Amino acid sequence: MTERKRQILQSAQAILKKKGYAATSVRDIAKSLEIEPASLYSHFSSKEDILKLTCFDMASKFDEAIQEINTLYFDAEQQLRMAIREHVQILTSHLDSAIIFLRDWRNLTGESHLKFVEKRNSYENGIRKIIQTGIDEGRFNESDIKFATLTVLSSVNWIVEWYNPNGKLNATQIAEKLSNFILSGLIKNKL
Amino acid sequence: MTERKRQILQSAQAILKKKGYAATSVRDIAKSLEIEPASLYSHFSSKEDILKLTCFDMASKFDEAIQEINTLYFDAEQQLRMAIREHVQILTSHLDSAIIFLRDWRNLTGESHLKFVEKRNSYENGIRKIIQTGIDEGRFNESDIKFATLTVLSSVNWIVEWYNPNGKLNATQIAEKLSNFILSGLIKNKL
DNA sequence: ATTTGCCTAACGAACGTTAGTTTGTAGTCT
DNA sequence: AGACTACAAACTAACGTTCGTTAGGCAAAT
Repeated sequence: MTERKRQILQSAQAILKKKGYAATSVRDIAKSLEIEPASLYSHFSSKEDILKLTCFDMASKFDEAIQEINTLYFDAEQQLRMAIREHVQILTSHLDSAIIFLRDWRNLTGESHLKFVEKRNSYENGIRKIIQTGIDEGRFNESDIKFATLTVLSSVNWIVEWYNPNGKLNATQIAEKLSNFILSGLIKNKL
Repeated sequence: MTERKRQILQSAQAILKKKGYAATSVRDIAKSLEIEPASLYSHFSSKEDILKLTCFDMASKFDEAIQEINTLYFDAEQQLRMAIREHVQILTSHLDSAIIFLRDWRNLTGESHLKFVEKRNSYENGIRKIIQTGIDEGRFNESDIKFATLTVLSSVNWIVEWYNPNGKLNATQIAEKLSNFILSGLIKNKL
């Protein structure tokens, strides 16, 4: 990927984030770069190509993170805390891409769509495995495992909706708060 | 609203749910009803009109629910459980509308957009008030109140992504599981 | 007699994309 | 040093399609 292509991709992602994939036209993207719409096709084969690159780039980042964590011999709580920290780190350091990745992947068509869902499920399985370990260890409440996994992921992913890079909380702090919330809930522990 | 209009609205929502607002054309909607695209304009003034009706219908359902709960004199835990139960009930009994409401409201323009955000914030405030009460009562962990509110709402809203009307869990059961998760977290309480 | 619900036909605008060309720049050979 | 080649990145112009929407009319129900 050339420097210019990366530059264009970044500009495109800023607009896609703001307007959503389906509502963004190739002309919108070109305008923000002050080039002609046709010029984009010197770098990308189609509009969907931009979406594809964005979604799969993010997917592999998450993939790498979870696979590394799953090889480490920590207990479930530690593993979950690490997974959440990595997840938040990836989301917040690529905020535009992250929003597109989470929201617009449904617009992928054909094989791309299938492969994406596959990747997503594989990541979900990584998280599920950690929670399952926690239950097996007797440290986590027994609960519907699919339910727990989705609830964890939803609260983690939602941060892209309100995260402010200039806010008072950095990624690590958010991850810790979130981990505490997920692990301990709202109610005070009886000590 | 005539019977026919309600019927058309329902058909439209089924497609909007599947494809997303921006990616759905007026012709798509007409086709599913086996009428001509132009015929839709006997019932709706514009494509956005359909989105507007859907979003604001759902918004008032949530609004009514939270306002009623806020007038009741239960403690925070009971109130939060009730709010979650009502929320899940509304989502699952209007699944198509719910998905559009949660995902596509960004496509509202002008005044509609503004009013919608206002309504949404007002609902968020209702939930926030309950959590704040729990903290004041000394029953909930002290935590970033905005953070807690958003985390609660995100995990509740995410159920539309996986809820299956024919699955083994009904709305009430989901609400209870979710309440337990949010209130107690993953880690077992030390008794 | 009026209204309701749909039709046909068409509008102008915007859509993603293609073909073919121009421009600038960097490297290579005489 | 100057000429030649190669390539990247942009351009102009246009393509066929689809978009949301409107105008005007027609048949059945009220």
